[in-house]
Amino acid sequence: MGEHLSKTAPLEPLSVSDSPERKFGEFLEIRGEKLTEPRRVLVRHIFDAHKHFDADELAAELQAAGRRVSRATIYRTLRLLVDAGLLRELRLTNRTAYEHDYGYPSHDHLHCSRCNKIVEFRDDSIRRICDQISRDNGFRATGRRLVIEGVCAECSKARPPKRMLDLI
Amino acid sequence: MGEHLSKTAPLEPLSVSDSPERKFGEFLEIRGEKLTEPRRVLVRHIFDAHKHFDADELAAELQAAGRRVSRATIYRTLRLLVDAGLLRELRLTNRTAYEHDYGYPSHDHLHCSRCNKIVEFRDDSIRRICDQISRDNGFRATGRRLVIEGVCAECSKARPPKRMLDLI
DNA sequence: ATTTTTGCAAACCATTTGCAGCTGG
DNA sequence: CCAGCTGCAAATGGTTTGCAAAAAT
Repeated sequence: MGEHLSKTAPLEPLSVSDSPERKFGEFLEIRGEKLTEPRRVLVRHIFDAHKHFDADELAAELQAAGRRVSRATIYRTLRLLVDAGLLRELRLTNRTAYEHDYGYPSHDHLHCSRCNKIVEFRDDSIRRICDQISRDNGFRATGRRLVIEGVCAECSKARPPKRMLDLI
Repeated sequence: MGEHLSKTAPLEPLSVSDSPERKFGEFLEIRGEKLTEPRRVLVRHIFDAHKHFDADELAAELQAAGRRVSRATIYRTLRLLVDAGLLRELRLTNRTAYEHDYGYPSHDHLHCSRCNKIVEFRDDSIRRICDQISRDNGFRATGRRLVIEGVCAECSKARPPKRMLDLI
């Protein structure tokens, strides 16, 4: 599948004091675990470019860059990075996509179901509404995922909506 | 006390003219496909109770009811029901969960990450905001998925949030 | 009769895991 | 040194698919 979960609307990065690598190191230290070379390679590569990615793309990119890390380690490290609050998971298709959480403002997504493009947007009123709803239901909210599914402008133009002919 | 906080007003079913079975039949007819016995068993069972479910639970329930349908057919039919607009997919965990779409108002979800409970809620202002955002980005929206992740009142009480001790 | 569907079993494929050797602190 | 890590390869587990027999129109 040639899915590219890459296209991103520009949101301004937050200014954060620690580098992702350092923050990861602190997290690992608390848990008595180690910031090893493969983990350093991963966290650096991941935060080198701000985009959505999945385990497969990561493996391919590192391979191409002559910094191969085994799939097992990639999966294990991705989980750690999520636990550390550096990455967030997006389950839009059968494979899990990831995006930066640390150093990036909370936001939501538009997902084009034709070309798989993901566009980020930010809307504070949604956050406020979600906070209120969580309170109303006695939930201690830890996060939210809002994905608006649809067809982007380009795909709409390329392949206009179903006409009767399509149904015959 | 926490009782009425965590309680959610059950959403009223919409009044729809056709039964799910009939709507499914029409959908299949348009595509030149057939409403067979296993498909009837499935659509009836699924719309018999309003709840979230996955392919596995469905297989077990039908088995127990002496109406066994093969897993292959279950998966194939679930896809058809989604295409027909009768069901909606929820990808909260590794397995795909489904919920009624037809005859049920659009709504969103609170998901307890401890016990996996799913609570539905409805909020019109979110729909309006999403419509506006779609327009702003040139998307033709076909739907949305908003999941607030958190810990429900019961689980919060049972296992209070991490204290320092937990980190040592 | 022809087309579609079913069930089985095998295939798939993203992700996880057991294990032996390696590494960081 | 020693707990924790890595890579490999094998296992997992949800989901899909090829195929021959069965059912629907």
